[in-house]
Amino acid sequence: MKLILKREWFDPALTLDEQVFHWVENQGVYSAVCAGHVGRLVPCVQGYYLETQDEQEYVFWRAYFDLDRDYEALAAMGEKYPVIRQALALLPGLRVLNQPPWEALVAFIISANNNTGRIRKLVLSLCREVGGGESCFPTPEALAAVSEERLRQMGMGYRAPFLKETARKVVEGFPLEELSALSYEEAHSRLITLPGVGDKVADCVQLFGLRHSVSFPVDVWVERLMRSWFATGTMSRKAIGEHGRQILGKNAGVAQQYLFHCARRGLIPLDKGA
DNA sequence: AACCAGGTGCGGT
DNA sequence: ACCGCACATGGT
Repeated sequence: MKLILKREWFDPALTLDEQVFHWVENQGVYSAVCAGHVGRLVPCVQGYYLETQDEQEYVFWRAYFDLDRDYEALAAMGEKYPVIRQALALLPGLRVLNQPPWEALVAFIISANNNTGRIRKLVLSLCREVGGGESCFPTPEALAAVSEERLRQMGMGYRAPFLKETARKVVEGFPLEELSALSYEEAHSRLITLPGVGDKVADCVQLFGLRHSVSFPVDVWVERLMRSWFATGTMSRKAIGEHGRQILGKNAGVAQQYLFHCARRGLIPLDKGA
């Protein structure tokens, strides 16, 4: 079965290169192995297609690429907030992926106080050296078995013990998959008990891995944008996140992605009194 | 040479 | 609950 991703609503450069760090592009073809599923996006007339072997694979990738979300419904937020309307118009083809929670967890622990180029480099070396193949994300068991020293040699720095310890907790039964059935608040408070996971990383895991689309991660860029356009003044990042969830509601996190990418790419000015 | 990058942990108010 | 600082690493 072929999964078609039409160019009108799917842009790999916006979606795969920016939200997940182990997809690699080669002559127009994007590939990665996610939770054991082999993904290969091939360009075609309509945009891209992904060939799947059976029903189960089809269902996995359909969910991964968020094909069941109503992106038209986002326009409602744009009516109330012009900057969101602008962001939606500037980035057609941006979607919010539904990654395996474990993969989002590891990638975003690595993301802390780091830049995207190096995050990608680190995640890819983790795939290569621990996952057992190019772009093949490692299992919790595999990561838990790696020594801290080896993780440091890969360049993980002070995050090395966080990664190892978090992997160990997941192997010991931390109910990562079950968190999506809990409320945003409940899942959040459990996630931040993991080492290397604070509010921001937990929010990313919830948004990208647990389908908690109300989650509103606040990093340096979103903080700047919110100060410029939403009068958040001297609010802490935690308070800005609460504010975002409150005023934007169930799709706050989807809006956050559009705002984040616009801010980071300089598509929306941030100097408005910030 | 400082400062920054999709922050977090920790110890002190 | 809030605040300030250290923290690995690589790029300007």
